[in-house]
Amino acid sequence: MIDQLYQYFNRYVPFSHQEIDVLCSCLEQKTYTRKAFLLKEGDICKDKYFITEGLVRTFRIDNKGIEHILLFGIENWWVTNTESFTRVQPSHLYIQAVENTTVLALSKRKLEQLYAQIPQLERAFRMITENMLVAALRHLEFRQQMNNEEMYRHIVQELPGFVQRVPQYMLASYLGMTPEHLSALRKNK
Amino acid sequence: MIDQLYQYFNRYVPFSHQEIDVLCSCLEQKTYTRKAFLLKEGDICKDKYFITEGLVRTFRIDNKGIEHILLFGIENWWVTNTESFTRVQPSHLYIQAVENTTVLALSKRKLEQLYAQIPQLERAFRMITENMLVAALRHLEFRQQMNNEEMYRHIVQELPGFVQRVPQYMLASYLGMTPEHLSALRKNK
DNA sequence: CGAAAATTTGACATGACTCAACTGGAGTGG
DNA sequence: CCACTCCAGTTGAGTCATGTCAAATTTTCG
Repeated sequence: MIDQLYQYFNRYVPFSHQEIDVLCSCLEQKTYTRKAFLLKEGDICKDKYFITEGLVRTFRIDNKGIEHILLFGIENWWVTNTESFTRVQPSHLYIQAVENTTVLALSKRKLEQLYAQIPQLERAFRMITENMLVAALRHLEFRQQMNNEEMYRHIVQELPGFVQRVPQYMLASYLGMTPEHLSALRKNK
Repeated sequence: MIDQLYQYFNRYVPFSHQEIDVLCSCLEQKTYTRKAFLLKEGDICKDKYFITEGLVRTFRIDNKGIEHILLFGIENWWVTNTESFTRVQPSHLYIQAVENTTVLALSKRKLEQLYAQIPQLERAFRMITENMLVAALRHLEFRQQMNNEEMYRHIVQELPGFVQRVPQYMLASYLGMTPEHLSALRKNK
């Protein structure tokens, strides 16, 4: 676990082993079984979760009761509700394990301490946040310029392993279409 | 100008007037007339732009030649191509002035120096990036759960002043629909 | 004033959704 | 080990939302 984190953080900023040790001591390992919730609507998101194994989804339920998946999180990604976490507001999003999932939870309180103790960590999380922003804008771009069929073909091509791990109706929700429509698309070749 | 920046940055982290002075000395004021480009496809984005006055749009041109507006930037927002800026890659996006616009340009080189000189700046830009991420995810949510008509009514209600400043075809592009369709929507009341 | 750009209009085509019914497989309890 | 249930996925008919294209009209700006 320490090794995985050391590798991960040194992609951004050089850290000493000792600093990663300190970081590790602030992390709490948690496991969630399939369908368990890391965060529910109305709760305040108090942690950032680093996924060491598994797969989670972040979604909201609209006023018609329909789920919309905003993003998925897989191994070596951080997942959190940034809005709820940074502004200490009740979440309107759910975060749920799609597979049995193991995460390292980093609480806001511990993170603030770590920022004071290890200044480069501020830089690392700035860069991580930038990457999340790039990913979100990319997703927006795809949705603007592709129709549903093109998006489906694109995701199958780019992330073939990922598509296997996710039920089809979740993929439909992520792509912003109905499960029926995705099913029909798949049939056309 | 120094005052505007002092106000702005102190919303995130406390800075001294002296630190903001140092920051200011690294900024270069630039003006762009309507339709001038801050960044073109293929160029590497070397600056973050803080908009002190005016309005810009970030868009891409797809393989059919159609423009898709990803986001707008107004007064007191930073605009850049995060992907091109952070990874030093050619941009696939354009940034263009919609109105005559004045910005303070902060180059990547100067920014790196400033990070070393004023450590809390790292924190401020982490928080600014978090805000940009929240905004991008919000936009994604709206597009997932609203149809075009709902999105239009929403944006008119939330940002009435903004709608006045932008030509209708740009609003249509931002909302991901054709200008003809937006025109038809507006007619229905 | 005149040209170019933006917006509107309408006919038509197509993509996507809704709803309801059906199929098939995975798990569960008897 | 079978029968049952539940859930995911498929299918098809009908409807609605949105796009396409071409033309007319209005607005903007030099």
